[in-house]
Amino acid sequence: MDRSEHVLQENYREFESACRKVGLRLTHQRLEVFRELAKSTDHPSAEILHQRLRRTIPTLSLDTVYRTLATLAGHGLINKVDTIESQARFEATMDRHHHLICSRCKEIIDFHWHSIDAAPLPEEIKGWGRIENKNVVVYGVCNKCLP
Amino acid sequence: MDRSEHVLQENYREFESACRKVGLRLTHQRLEVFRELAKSTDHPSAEILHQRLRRTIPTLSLDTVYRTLATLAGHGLINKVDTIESQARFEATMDRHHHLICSRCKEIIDFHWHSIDAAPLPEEIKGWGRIENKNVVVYGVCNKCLP
DNA sequence: GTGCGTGCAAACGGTTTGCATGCTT
DNA sequence: AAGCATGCAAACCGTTTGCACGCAC
Repeated sequence: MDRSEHVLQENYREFESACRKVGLRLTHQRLEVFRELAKSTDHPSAEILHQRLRRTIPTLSLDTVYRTLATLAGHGLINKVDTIESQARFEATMDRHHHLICSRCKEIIDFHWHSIDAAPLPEEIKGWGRIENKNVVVYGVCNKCLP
Repeated sequence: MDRSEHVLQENYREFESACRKVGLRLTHQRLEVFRELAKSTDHPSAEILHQRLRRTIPTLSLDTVYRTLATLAGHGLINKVDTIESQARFEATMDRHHHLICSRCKEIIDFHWHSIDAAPLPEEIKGWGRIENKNVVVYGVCNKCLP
């Protein structure tokens, strides 16, 4: 068993117990959707995910992918990514990170920025309510898309 | 002429010359859509904007609002706001600022954070490409929505 | 007068939903 | 056995588009 299989194995166990905890049934489709997303680093849309999964589960319907993503996001097991695009995009990485988005090819890259994570929010918004999340979104054009 | 009229007057002049510069015709609808957005602080959707404008321009169509917003955003005169929601939302404020979003009522508030604006991006993403924009999005629940 | 911008209505595309069946628990 | 999850197809909703007319230039 190589390293990537090992990671997926862990994914499986974690995912199983996470489902148990929130009372979700562990179905074949659910698990596969999660695993496919977990091994994707490109923040795929529901449709892309469906295309990829069809290769191994030809009967999987797009509706189920949508439903599954909504369910998992609703339970905080995955994230829906903020985007200007019309298609929603998803990620399974739940650790603190930020996004770099290419306005041309729409590629989304994760990056880390600990000093921001640690920085206290400005006075201006103290007292607004309960803060849950703080994300930086950087827009630009990636090298591949530059002239 | 009170202060708010004064501001709108300036908006008008600036908007007019901005249109000229990029070769857009200055139509009644275009101007009114811009002015309505410019005086809104709540980052309205196309539909909300349309509802508001209908009171003064009953013949204004929703399509025109969509088209106008797309045109203006395309020329960098307004911004489309990053959101998880299905409806797109817009703003005319073009100065450096960040967003606070209530995950319950979807209210979007602007705030400023100069130390972040000034902070250099982390090493990790140097060399990715040309950076154009750096925005912080803070999610939480506002006081009005808290129990 | 020229041709971009608008209103209308119809199409579009991504996402959601109602229903009957299947599979986890 | 009970009922959540799935596949199918049809609805949905925000947004876009083709067309003919109107208005800014």
